[in-house]
Amino acid sequence: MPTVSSEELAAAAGVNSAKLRKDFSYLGSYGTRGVGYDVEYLVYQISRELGLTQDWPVVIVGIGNLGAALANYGGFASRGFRVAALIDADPAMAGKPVAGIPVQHTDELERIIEDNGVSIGVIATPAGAAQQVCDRLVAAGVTSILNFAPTVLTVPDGVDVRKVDLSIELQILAFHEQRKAGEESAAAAADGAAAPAARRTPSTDQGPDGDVPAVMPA
Amino acid sequence: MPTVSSEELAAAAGVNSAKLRKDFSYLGSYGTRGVGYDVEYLVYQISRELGLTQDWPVVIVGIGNLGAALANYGGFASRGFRVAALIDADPAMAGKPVAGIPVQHTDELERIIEDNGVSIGVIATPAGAAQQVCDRLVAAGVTSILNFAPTVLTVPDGVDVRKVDLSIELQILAFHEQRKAGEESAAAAADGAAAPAARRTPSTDQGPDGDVPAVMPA
DNA sequence: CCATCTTTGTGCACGCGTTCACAAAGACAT
DNA sequence: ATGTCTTTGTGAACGCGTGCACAAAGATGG
Repeated sequence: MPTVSSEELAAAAGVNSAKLRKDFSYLGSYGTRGVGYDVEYLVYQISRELGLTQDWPVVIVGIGNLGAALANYGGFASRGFRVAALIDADPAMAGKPVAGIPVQHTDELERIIEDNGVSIGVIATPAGAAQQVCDRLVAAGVTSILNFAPTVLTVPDGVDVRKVDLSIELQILAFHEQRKAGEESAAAAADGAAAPAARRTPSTDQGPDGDVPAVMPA
Repeated sequence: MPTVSSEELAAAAGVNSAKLRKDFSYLGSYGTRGVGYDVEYLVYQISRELGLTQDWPVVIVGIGNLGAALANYGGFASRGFRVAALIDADPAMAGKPVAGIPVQHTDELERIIEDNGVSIGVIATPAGAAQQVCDRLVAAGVTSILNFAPTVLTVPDGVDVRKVDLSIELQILAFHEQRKAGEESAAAAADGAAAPAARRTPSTDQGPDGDVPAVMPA
């Protein structure tokens, strides 16, 4: 039986082994003392807890460049997501296949959601159309929305919205870049008010976390 | 002189006013007691600290659907980013304009980076090409990389990499969705090992934060 | 010029998450 | 069966960030 110890996993993930064990204990995942965790069982447990074992039908609304990119994105299928439909407001797009799936017109939105039992919607429309699309999705029964449009959506209670701003990550890179090149010259460029303020040492991982200011303008 | 108090800003942003004041104090931003913060000066200070006042030339490598979507993304310009060049390995793409910018061939990569003083690169290639592109970018002088390809990149010290996985946000939504519909049935579906574990109350904001498990498989 | 009022800047305490450290548990060898 | 060795699971301590509360500062009015 292939196993892994918390120590090995922690080293691979770059985290503390005690924390990893404590996290696993919350999931009720039982390891075997003196041996470690059964890999297969562990993968199954985590997959189930994260919802990877379920089949999540999603609809993508707005099949522009971004919508098409999302439809073609390979990572979805392996994460338990199934693109149930592509929807666009442009009648000229209707019937045209993107990533092997025919685009359907916005008029079909409510029917598609109901027929497929879709509870997750992805909005990749221009900003102007986003709220309207959002309202229709919610009215049709969608309770989770991933929003790529540069607008803050208003939704009733019980509906989850996550906004993805493609420029935020870039901005974080620029922020660090600025610190790399010319800590002192940048500070001296303005009036003498700038207090450099000690920062945490930058982490070496590639995740969407790390030291970012908590407050920034929308 | 238009001003805002920390209390007003905190209410608008949904954060604690004391924390906001403390954050501002790290930036050396001086408010006026009894009055508040000078809006214009504050905006300038934060913009400068975040690097928004600088002009950041970026190159986008891999002009597929995603690359094109990024090139068309309006949010970049307003955040201080300028798309200096679009680069693709396909010779058929060369010269074809995307978002008003002609696509250039990969052969030109080093020259473009040097000529424009580019320090930030965006990789939107297929996974297979990502590391190779990354190496060339780094060798040419790029020190910050935004990676949309589903690969973990290896870079020398001093180079920042941020990986964007478009399916992660979707996965987080699915995770919450799973909790919404059938806390008990999902737990009972598997063997009796599952310990539900109390969660924090879900936050109502739309940011890329909130309660997510710290450890998940790549 | 003094009193009052508003709002900042910050010391301090609380709470939470992370880490340490160890006892309990099980495997494995003898 | 007994002892040893490895690794888990977790109680306890540490550290850090957040929020409270207040003194200092400056504006404003009399």
